Amino acid sequence: MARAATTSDVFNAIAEPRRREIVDLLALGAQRDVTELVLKLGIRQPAVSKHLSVLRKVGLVAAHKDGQRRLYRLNPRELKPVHDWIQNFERFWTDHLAGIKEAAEQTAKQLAARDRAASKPQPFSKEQSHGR
Amino acid sequence: MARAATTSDVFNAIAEPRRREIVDLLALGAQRDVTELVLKLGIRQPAVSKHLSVLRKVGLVAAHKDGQRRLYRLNPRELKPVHDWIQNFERFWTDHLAGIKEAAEQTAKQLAARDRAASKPQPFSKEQSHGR
DNA sequence: TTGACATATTCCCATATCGGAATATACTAT
DNA sequence: ATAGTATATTCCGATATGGGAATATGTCAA
Repeated sequence: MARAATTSDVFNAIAEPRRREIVDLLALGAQRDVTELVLKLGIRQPAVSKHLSVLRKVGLVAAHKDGQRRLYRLNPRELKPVHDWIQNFERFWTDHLAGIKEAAEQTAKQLAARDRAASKPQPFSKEQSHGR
Repeated sequence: MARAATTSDVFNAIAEPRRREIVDLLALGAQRDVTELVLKLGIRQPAVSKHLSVLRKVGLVAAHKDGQRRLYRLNPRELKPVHDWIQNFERFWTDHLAGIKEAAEQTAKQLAARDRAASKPQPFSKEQSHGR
């Protein structure tokens, strides 16, 4: 098995820094045509089109024709899985003082729930079983 | 230029689903040895060790010896860049009704500031310059 | 020492990348 | 039709992957 395709997943799609730049630019709200992005990114047009193709396949952007140019807009919904995943770790840098253990237990519940839902391999028989 | 290494970046490191699973498991708080992770993930030990190697190189996990096993713990700080980046899009799915334009303008400011800071290629000469 | 266990590393292969160059496609204007 | 512009696609090469198999390294126990 080789590395997963960049089009397999939002996580894979945004692993590329220039694709994140494109997403940032489109997050400004305005629709952009490819030439604008080429100027901004400083890489050549075919490369930009390829990145846009990846983002399209993953659903992160959508394009519609406007004459001979193609206007791209962001589809931010597709970023939500990333947000949801990373959100579970927010407590680690917000709760600087308190409740790291508390937070850990909370996450334990969340993950346990996830394990119950998804059909995963067997859960740990006992938490904290390994002293020392 | 080929694809960026998985060890080049946290974004690249977490593009792999099993690495995210490892991160999730370590987020429970307890330190885990490799065998535990092998059982949980359902892939073979060398594969797990390789994933841990990637996560180590990126700084997402750290290990210390305990007898013949190696105990891994999460280093959640390294996830903050991902959190910071994705946070800019939170408004897109929280503010369902109001201020999408407002939010867009706010982001425009943020990105403009970023452009000023980092030495990027030229910014757009005028926002919204292309009517229609 | 010998054997058993835990973990890391090396070698291999099929696969996918990213960018550049060249080319194809599509639309516009004259 | 012809030329020009905008975008996408194809081909290429260097590179990195992720998993399996085999092997190496390290540690414990008797």
